[in-house]
Amino acid sequence: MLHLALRPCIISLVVQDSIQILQTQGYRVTKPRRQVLEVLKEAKEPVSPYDIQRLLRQQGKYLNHVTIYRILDLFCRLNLAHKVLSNGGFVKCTLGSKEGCHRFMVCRCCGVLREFVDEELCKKESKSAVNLGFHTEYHLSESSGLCSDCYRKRFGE
Amino acid sequence: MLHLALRPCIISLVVQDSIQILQTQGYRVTKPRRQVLEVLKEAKEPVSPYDIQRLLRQQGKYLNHVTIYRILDLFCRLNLAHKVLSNGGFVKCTLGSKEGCHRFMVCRCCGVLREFVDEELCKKESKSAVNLGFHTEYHLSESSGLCSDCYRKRFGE
DNA sequence: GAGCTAATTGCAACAATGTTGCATTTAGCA
DNA sequence: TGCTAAATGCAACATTGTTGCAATTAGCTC
Ligand SMILES: [Mn+2]
Ligand SMILES: [Mn+2]
Ligand SMILES: [Zn+2]
Ligand SMILES: [Zn+2]
Repeated sequence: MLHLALRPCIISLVVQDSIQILQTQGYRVTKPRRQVLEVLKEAKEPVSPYDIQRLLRQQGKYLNHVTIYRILDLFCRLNLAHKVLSNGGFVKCTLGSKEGCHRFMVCRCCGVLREFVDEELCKKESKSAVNLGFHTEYHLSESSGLCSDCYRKRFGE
Repeated sequence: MLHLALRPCIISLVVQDSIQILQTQGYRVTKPRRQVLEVLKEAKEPVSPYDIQRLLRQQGKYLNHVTIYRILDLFCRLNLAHKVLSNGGFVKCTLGSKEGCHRFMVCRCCGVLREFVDEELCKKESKSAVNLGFHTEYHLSESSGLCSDCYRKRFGE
């Protein structure tokens, strides 16, 4: 559609990346999938499937919750999103296809969430596992505490 | 009751430890709490509140699910039990009041679960966090992979 | 641009999980 | 043995997650 072609920024770059991945993996780029991607991008905190439904409804858009569940399943399989287990919500992956297991730190005060990779940590974890007779393949890791802002507010400096 | 005094082993030692903690913390030792402790002790895998209800019902015992939720909440607050986030079930803590954050390894094949503490890992995690501007207080860590038995079955040796 | 078809979505019905307020029971104590 | 705060049961409800099948649509061909 010409209108769209003239304004490519109507869809953010972050979302565009995910769309690329959908296409190259042979999945269709549908309106619901784009909408969920947009919500995940805008969200400041992890959002549940029903949160997503509510947020979209506020924009006059409607998606059946089953659809949202299926879309999130797909996104998680493709690592475009992750489920944050300590709160049940979903976030958009901020690391692209960076190798290694994607970890989270969550501020228990403001809810800010930071995703990161730490290869050394992974190695150490795998080593501890072997010592206990396990061969681990995946490390789930979510730390909670205070972000620098919230820490400063409480303890000064 | 004399009967009980003569057969102290009627309640296992593991469970007895937890009962001690309940008492010293000023919580009552009730029949439902003992029953849930027993189920957790016997369980080979994490069990959901409704699992617990079903298991008890098989023994002709009935607990309202609300009660089970409240008991599990308490046990988790006292660290007598933990919720395993990657599967939603609860397990009895096997480390007593051992210092440090209690971590899990889960075999994705047979479901075996191993709880452990690794202080070095904690330190490293805290350090990584500081580098990213976080002051973490708690580390949630659940690794998945294969236990030595399942590994051997698949890859020999 | 119109038509085709497999992939995706919507819908309906249901299952599982989790929560709240209040009446009833009971553990622990005097 | 009774008292009372703590714990449980009950009822009603809210949220979250799942399944099968009919309707729609993205991406392709012509
Ligand atoms: Mn990621
Ligand atoms: Mn523990
Ligand atoms: Zn914060
Ligand atoms: Zn195993």
